[in-house]
Amino acid sequence: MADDKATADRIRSDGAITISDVARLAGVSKKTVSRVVNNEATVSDETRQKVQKVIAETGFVPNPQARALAFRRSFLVGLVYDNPNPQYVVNMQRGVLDALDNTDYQLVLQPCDRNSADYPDRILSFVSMHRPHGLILTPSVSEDEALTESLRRLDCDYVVVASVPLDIPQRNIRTHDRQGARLAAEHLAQLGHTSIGHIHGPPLFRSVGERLEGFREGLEAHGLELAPRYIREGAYNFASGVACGRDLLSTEDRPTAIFTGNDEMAVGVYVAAREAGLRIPEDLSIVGFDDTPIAERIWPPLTTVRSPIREIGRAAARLLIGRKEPEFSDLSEHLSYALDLMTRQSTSAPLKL
Amino acid sequence: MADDKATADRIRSDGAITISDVARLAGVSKKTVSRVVNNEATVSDETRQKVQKVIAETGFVPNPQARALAFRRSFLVGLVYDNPNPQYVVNMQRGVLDALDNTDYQLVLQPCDRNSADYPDRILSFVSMHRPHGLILTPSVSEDEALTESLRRLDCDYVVVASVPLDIPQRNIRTHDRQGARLAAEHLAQLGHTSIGHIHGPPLFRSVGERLEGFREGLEAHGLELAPRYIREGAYNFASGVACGRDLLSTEDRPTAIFTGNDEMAVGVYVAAREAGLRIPEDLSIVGFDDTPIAERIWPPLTTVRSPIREIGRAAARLLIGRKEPEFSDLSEHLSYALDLMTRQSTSAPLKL
DNA sequence: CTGAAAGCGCTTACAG
DNA sequence: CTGAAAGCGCTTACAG
Repeated sequence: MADDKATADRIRSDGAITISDVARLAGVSKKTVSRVVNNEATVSDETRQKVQKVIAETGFVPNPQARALAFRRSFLVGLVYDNPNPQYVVNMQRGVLDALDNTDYQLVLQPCDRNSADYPDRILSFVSMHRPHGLILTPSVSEDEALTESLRRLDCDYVVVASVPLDIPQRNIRTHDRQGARLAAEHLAQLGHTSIGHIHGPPLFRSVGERLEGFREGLEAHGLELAPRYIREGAYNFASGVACGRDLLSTEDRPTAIFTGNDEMAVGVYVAAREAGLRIPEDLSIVGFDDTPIAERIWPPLTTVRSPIREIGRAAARLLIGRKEPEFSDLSEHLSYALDLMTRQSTSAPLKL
Repeated sequence: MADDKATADRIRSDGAITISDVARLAGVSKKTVSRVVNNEATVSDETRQKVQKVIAETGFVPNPQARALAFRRSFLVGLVYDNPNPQYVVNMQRGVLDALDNTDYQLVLQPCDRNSADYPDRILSFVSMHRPHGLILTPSVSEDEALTESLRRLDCDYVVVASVPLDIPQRNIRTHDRQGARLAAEHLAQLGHTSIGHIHGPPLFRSVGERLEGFREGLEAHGLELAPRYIREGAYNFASGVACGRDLLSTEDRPTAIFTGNDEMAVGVYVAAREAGLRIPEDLSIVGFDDTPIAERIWPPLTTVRSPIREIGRAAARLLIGRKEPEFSDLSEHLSYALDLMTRQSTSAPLKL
C-alpha cells in the first residue's frame, strides 16, 4: 500500500509510463518487460501474465524513439513513388495505411524523380539517416535495380510492386499488367475492331512493355495484328494523351479503337476525338488502364482495366511488416494480383464493319 | 598522423559518424558540437568554424532518433486530413513536402474520420507516442477546437488551415473562401443569370458556410437573391452532386446556373444535366470550386474557383518549422490566401433571358 | 564561451 | 528463464 503509493509517485508527471515503471510495478527487470513487449519466447507464462497485467493497467506504450535508437531501426515505413498520377498515389497510400493501422509503424512519404540530379541520393540518405523499418517501392522506381542493390547494401528492407518478377518473391508484389492488357485486346477484338491503336507510357516503366506485349498477344490470339503505325508513345499524362490522340486520329485510315496505357491518356484521347468530330463509342472506342475515378465521371464512362491499387498497397505493407509480426506471415496467396476489365460505355462495335 | 589513423580506426565500421567522432576530431567536447549543430549563439567563431570543417569533411549527420529521444520531440510533421477529395490531399502533401525538402523533417500521414469511434484518440495517441515536431490540420479537422485544445494540453505544436480565423494568427493559414465564392456569384450575375442554385457541402466544414455566405453576398451586390428553394446540401462527393443536381433540375422553374461547393459535385451536376437533356452551358451554367484536374479534362471544361492548395500546404509547413529555423521566419505575408476564378466553358449567358 | 556528468527510454551482450 | 551492466547517440542541467 505505502509501497504502491511510493512507486506511483515516482512516475513522471507528464504521464508517460516507462519500462522502468512497469518493471518496478511487476517486480521484474526491465529486460524482462522488454522481452514481453517484443514477444520473445523465453519468458515463463506466469511472468508474462504478470507483466502484461501491469502494462494493461498502466497503459504503458514503449517509446518509439528510444526503441529506434536501441534497435538502430525506426518505426517508419517509407513509400517511394514517382508515379505522376495522384489517384494512384492516394490509393496506394490508403492501402499502406490500412495495413499500418493499429501497428507501431508510421507512413512517411518519399516522392522522387528519377530524372532529378539528387535522385537516388535523397532516398539513400533518408535510409541511412532515419533507418526506416522498410521501404515500399512502386513503379517505376521499383524497377531500378541499382537502387534496390544499394538498399540491400545499406541493410534496408523493402518490397517492390511491379508488373514483372524483379526480386526474390518475398520482396515482390506482382501485378499482372500483361494479362490485364490482354483482356482489353480481347474485348476490342470480340467487338469486331480490326484497326486498333495503342498509346503507351514512358518506356522507363516496365509495365509499359508488359501492357504493350499483353495487348499484342491478346490481338494475335484473335488473328489480329498491332500495326506499328498505330502505336504511339505518351507520357502517362493528360496532355500526351491529347497529342497522341490527335496524331492517331488525323491519319486517313485511322484506327476505330484505341487502348491507352492509363486513364489519364484515355481522357486526353476523348479531347482529340471531340476535336476530330468523332463520337465515342460510335466512331471511336477507347479503353483505358487503372480505373481511376475519372473513368466513371467522364462522358461516356470509360471502359478500363482495373488495378486493385489499394489492395496492392495493403499487401505490400503487410509483407514488409509481416516479416516479424507472425499474424501477417501467411501472405503467399496475396503476392500476385490479377486485373479485371471494367466494361463501360466508351466501347462498342465499330460502325464501319 | 598516427593520431589521425588511430581516431579514424575508432569510427564505426557501418560508416556512421557520431557526435563523439566529430568532437574528437575537432578537439572539442560533444556539447560544443551539439551547440554548433543546433545553431546556438554562444560558440566562438573560431570554434564554430573548426567544428563545421570537421562536420563537412566527415559528412556527419546527427542521428534523428537520438536527438528525438533527448529532445523529447521527433522530427516528424504530421499531416492530418479528413478531406474526401484525393486531389486536395495530394496537392496539400506536395506543398508540405516542398517545404520539408532539405530539412531534417519527414512527413507522416494521419488521415482521420471525425465520425469514427476512435476519432480524436488516434491522433492524440500518435502525438503522445511519437511526439511529432508539429501537426498540420486541414479542413474540416482543423475546425475542431476540442482537438486543438487537446493538442495544446499535450504541448504539441500545430498549424490550422481554415477559411475562418480559428486560432492565434501564428497558427492559422487562412483561405478566403468567402471572397472566392463571391467571385463565382459576380461572374454568374454579370452573365445575366437570375435563377441561380447552390449545392453546398456538409455543414461540418466551416468553409461550407463561408462559401454559401460569400455566394449570397455576391448575388446581393447585384440585386439578386439566393432563393432557399434553390439550395441543396451535398456531401462534397460525386454521387451527391448527381443527386442534388437531379433534384434541382427536376423542378418546373429550374435554375439556369448552379454553383457547387466543390468540383466533384459540379461533375455530378454534369451527369444530371445530361440526363435531363440540358446542354452545358447553353441550358445550364455550372461553376465549381477547387480547380482540381478534372475541371480541365471534362467537357465542357469547368469554370471554377481556384484554391492554391499546394502553396497553402507549403506555407503551413514553413510556418510550423519556421518557428525555429530563422530563414523561414518572415511569413507574415503568406498567412492568408485569396482565390481566383478560372473562367472556362461551362458558363455563358442564359438562353431564356 | 566551453565541458564533464547524467539522463532520455529502450535493447544488446553477457552472465548465471 | 531472468537480470545487471553497458550502450545506442544525442541533449539537459549544471558548473566553471
